[in-house]
Amino acid sequence: MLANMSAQVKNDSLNKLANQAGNGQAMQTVDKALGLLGFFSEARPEIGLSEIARLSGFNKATARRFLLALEKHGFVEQDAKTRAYRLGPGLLRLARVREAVSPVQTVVQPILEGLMSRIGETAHFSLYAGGSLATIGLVESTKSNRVMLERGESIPLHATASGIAFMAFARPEIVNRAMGKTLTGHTAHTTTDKQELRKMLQRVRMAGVAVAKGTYEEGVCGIAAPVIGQDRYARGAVAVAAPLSRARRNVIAAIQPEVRRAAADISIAMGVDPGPGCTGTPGAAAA
Amino acid sequence: MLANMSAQVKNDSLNKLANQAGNGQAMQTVDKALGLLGFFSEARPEIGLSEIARLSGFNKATARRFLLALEKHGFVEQDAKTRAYRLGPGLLRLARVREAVSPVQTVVQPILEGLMSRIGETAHFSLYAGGSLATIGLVESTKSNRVMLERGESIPLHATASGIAFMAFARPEIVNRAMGKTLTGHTAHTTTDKQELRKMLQRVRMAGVAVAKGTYEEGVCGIAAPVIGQDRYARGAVAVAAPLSRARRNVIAAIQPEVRRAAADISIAMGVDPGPGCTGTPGAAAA
DNA sequence: AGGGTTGGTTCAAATAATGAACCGGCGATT
DNA sequence: AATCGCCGGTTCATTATTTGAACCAACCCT
Repeated sequence: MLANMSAQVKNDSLNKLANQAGNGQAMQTVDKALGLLGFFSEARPEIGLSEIARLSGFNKATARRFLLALEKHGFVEQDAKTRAYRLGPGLLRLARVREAVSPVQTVVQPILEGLMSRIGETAHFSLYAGGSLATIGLVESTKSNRVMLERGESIPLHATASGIAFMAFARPEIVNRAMGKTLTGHTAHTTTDKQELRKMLQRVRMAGVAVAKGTYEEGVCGIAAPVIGQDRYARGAVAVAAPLSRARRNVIAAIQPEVRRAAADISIAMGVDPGPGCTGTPGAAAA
Repeated sequence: MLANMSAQVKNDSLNKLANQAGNGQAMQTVDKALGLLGFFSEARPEIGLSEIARLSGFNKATARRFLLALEKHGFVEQDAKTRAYRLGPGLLRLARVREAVSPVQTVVQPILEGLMSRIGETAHFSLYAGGSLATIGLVESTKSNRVMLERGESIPLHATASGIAFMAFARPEIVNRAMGKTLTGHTAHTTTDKQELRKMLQRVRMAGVAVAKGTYEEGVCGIAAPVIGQDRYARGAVAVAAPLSRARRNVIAAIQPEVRRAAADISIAMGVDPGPGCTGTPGAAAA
């Protein structure tokens, strides 16, 4: 059923993408194989063959062939006992090379720690990669009632403060791509209407910060600012997540400049010339 | 006939790069695409389209399609100005997930630091992934004359102390796969004869440590011990690299137990039940 | 035993990847 | 300034590749 659906949609959606956005026609087999990696998360670190076939909608045989190819390069490894698959050590090497070239993690962590210590709430940083935001850095609040997040989780663009802040300053193609799929509602407060979302992005573009109350998880308030790259488009976002119970108007107002400051610091640390527009200033990169 | 010929030639050029001729049957397209990632290193962090096509032996068009697929998932990204490709931020997320599940890096670094401080020479840790050892952790000596290594580099199995120590305790398939290709000589001291290499592995299996003098780089002495996984087979290796000028017999003798100790500590930290054989004890996992 | 899993394999049928030739643009050499 | 060479990127007919239903063997739980 689900498999049939996705099979049906496959060709159509690919053709659409080719015409619609700049990133079209691109090696479907590889695409599918890499897609499997997205199913691994902190919450689901090991996946059996049948389960990954179910999740992805591929045939068991196909899924296994993908996993074999991934395993060959150390992207996944198979537990010798349980025969389940998990992410492999090859990723560590590649991530190290990437870090050696553009050290993000090492630079981001202290900034997040400063941010967290000043406002006392959980802070995190995410980079855009592969269609969604990936949490790269995370510092949890020390308060007993705090917002917990999963490390390395990928978060939807339209349902979080980070996502909104990012999209407001992202390349138009990226926004269009995100708008292409239907917006899933995670809570009653999630914005699922595209018109409304566009308006919201416009407002965030003016303000330079995004505030989202319970749009992803009930009772959580997110306050986020975009991190800008050399091309003046967003690369990711810094966000603070606080329990709604503590998120009074004046608290939110006090947090906003701190988040923007941290985002600007990260932008600069990532090698962007500090200048007009790189601090999430109103009007920057307005399409 | 003619068709057969061209098919032959094609397979050859493919084997040259992505494929390692070991276990053949596994989604060639994905294999080739992932092979491209191996060309990125600290020394060559950015690669243009034509260059990567040349390096890999693929057609420009094909190489570009691979890169597009990789980019879609954040494994590479393209510089907006130079149009060159580099490793992408998606790797950071996956590496984080992997780290969250089995925290290697965070656990390894302090052990390496302890090792380095006790013996005063550069220490590093590598994991087996995708056909070779990938350097995951590295602590450089503070001495002025020290051995420098590249972070995230992948090192050949047969030409380094780490590789020898690893192979001596690795799964037989892995060793056979490594023995499948011809052993390239890096210096005059590299062991390129397979018979001799097998004997060397046998000796290392007895000793629990491998010592290699100038087999990879002239004037460098490596002393390495294997890190063992749950299945009692090697996962990687810990090594110390010292200038040959300082590597007198008694120094090497003094370093060996330290390296074995560090390797055992890492094995345990990675979740292996401490018990007979997990410390690189003579005879462990002897195939 | 039986029913429902699991991981893994096979072969005809369907689909996808491939690469030579081509384009416009940039920078150095003439 | 004209030319050459190389760059990144694109196209289309040719070709090899992937795909999945059916099929095992083994394990677990009634």
